[in-house]
Amino acid sequence: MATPSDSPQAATGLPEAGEHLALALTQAGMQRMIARTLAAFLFSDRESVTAGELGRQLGASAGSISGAITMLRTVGLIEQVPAPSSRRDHYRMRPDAWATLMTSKNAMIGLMREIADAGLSTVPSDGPAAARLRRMRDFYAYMLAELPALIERWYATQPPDDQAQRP
Amino acid sequence: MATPSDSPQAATGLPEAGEHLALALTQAGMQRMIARTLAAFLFSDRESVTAGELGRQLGASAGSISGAITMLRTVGLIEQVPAPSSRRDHYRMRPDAWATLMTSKNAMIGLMREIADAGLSTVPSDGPAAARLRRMRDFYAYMLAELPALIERWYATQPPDDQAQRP
DNA sequence: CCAAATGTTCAGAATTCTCTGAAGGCATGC
DNA sequence: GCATGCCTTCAGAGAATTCTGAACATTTGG
Repeated sequence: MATPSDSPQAATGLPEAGEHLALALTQAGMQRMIARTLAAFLFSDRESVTAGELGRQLGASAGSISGAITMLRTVGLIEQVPAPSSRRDHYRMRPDAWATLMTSKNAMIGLMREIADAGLSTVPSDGPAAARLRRMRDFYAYMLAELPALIERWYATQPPDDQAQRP
Repeated sequence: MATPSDSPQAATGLPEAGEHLALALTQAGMQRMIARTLAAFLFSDRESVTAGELGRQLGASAGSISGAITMLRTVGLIEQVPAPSSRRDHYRMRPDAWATLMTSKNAMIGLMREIADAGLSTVPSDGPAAARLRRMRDFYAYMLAELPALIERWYATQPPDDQAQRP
């Protein structure tokens, strides 16, 4: 591992763990710059950051940052925070960002169950395809029922104070 | 919805639900042809299929199919089934493919927890970044502990007979 | 009311990834 | 022992996506 600088947070980029995170999220299907932007939010030493700061830190154009912020806001991973004394818009990671990310996979699970159901009505009900589709449907139905409850239990273990709001 | 053919399984492709599934998996980060191949396995009316059949059905080159089969086998979604009377290799979806797919997300969860831990040792432990990282670490630690148990409970509800083997 | 700075949009360039097609390896059957 | 057929590998073409840079809209402070 060649580390060009001893500083954990190099001036022109993300800390190493941040790049790792971005890489992992990218391989999971997230766009590269969006993943890096999210990592920048996570590792920032401030409560909130501006688009300009992000662009400078990540070495990306204003356009990229704008698109990334729009996307992250749409899926509920970051939020705008009031900043009366500044002209620029300030954003921060939502405290429940990771739970939100997990919940979004829940939509995928529902879709899988629907696809299995749809497929079942198009194949002979006593063939091998039907058997596979029933197994698939049952599994995702189970997950669809259990996962939200699991996340709910997580919320229950968290202190319900200040900034822990649910989507 | 324009359905070019009444037949649920057009001669030159996947049933509609199959293409939906492939699209969903693709948007979730899976390669296009791998997703289509998996869908072909799911919707096949046979117990097992060969690479040649898949290539003909999907209109893809032998090279693509070979790569897709290698990948799907590596991650444990399909398996080779003995076919003594045939020269070609026969494959089928593993019965626990969907649970395996979910479990693979478990590895991702473990990685996220590790990244949070690694990040924690590089930021001031009383700053905002540390607070965010601790929250992230705790969430993924929770998920890492609970998700395998959830899937285990799924296996327990399944009839343990014939072809239900765990990875 | 004007001016300056910030955020947004969009067309185009460049990178990246995916698929194909042909050549090579390997096992099987004659 | 040889020939046949299937699967695999790999370089290159093609396509899709992503990032940039400049022009535009918007908002705030003087």
